Amino acid sequence: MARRDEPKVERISEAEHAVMEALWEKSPLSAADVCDRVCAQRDWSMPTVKTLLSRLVAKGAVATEAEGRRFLYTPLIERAAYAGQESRRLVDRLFGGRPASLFAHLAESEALNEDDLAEIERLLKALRS
Amino acid sequence: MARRDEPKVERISEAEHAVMEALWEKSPLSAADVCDRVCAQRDWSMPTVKTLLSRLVAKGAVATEAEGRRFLYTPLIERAAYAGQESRRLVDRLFGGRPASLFAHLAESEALNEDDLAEIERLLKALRS
DNA sequence: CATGGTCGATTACGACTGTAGACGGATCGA
DNA sequence: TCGATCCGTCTACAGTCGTAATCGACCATG
Repeated sequence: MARRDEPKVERISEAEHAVMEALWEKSPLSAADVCDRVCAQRDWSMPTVKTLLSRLVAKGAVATEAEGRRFLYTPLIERAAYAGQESRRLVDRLFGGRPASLFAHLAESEALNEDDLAEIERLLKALRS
Repeated sequence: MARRDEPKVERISEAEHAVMEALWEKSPLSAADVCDRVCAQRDWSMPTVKTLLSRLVAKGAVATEAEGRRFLYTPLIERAAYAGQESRRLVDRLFGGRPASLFAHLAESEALNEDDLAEIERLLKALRS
């Protein structure tokens, strides 16, 4: 698996992730914009959002760009990369690194509905062609 | 999805999880036994293992049973339940609650090898029958 | 009966996380 | 030009996590 050298970003915490989601949805955004988006779901105040943004910048997960006197924030890591990293963590930790085990588990626990199965089947067929 | 009312256990941390793995592999075990198993991988000392065991007992994830003067520890939650809970968390957080998206992601990132694909295909076929 | 080893329980403590207030500089309106 | 704003930074603080030393009870042995 040709591992691209992604910007080696430290682990993103749960709260930080919520901020990243906002930025992935749209960027660049000012701190106030981010707050508008996340403070709706999580019940946060401006300072909280700013702290999280700072930490993300410190970690190298987000870039700042001055726009006038304020900063605009842009994610440096891609959502897919993050999702992949987290998925791999889970699969490694709980399923001995075998994705098929995860799938088996989901199937067994009936977490897969008809749509999921159909979709997976379709993907599988596509991969096999 | 008929959710059984599992013992509502607080979130198990990474380190605690390592202890749970030991207990899932074999139980009941004394603290020393657990240490034998986990101190091999993680480089821990006895006190560390005992702290983790205590925390797990406090959280209701592990039960104690006196055997002579020492305690024997037994997991109260099942591995599958834990795996399911964590998987759901991941799918909810990163894939909008759609397991198929997780699968798609794994496929796209080439995290699935031939064996995985074959296995999943087999499972899928079994589910469909 | 005294002593030392064995356990679990208690305490410690630094790092990280979640959450937020206070500070200080830049800026815009008056 | 002067204060009211806006914004990023610094500071704070309680809770959790990872890691471990220490304490106190208990039992076996001399």
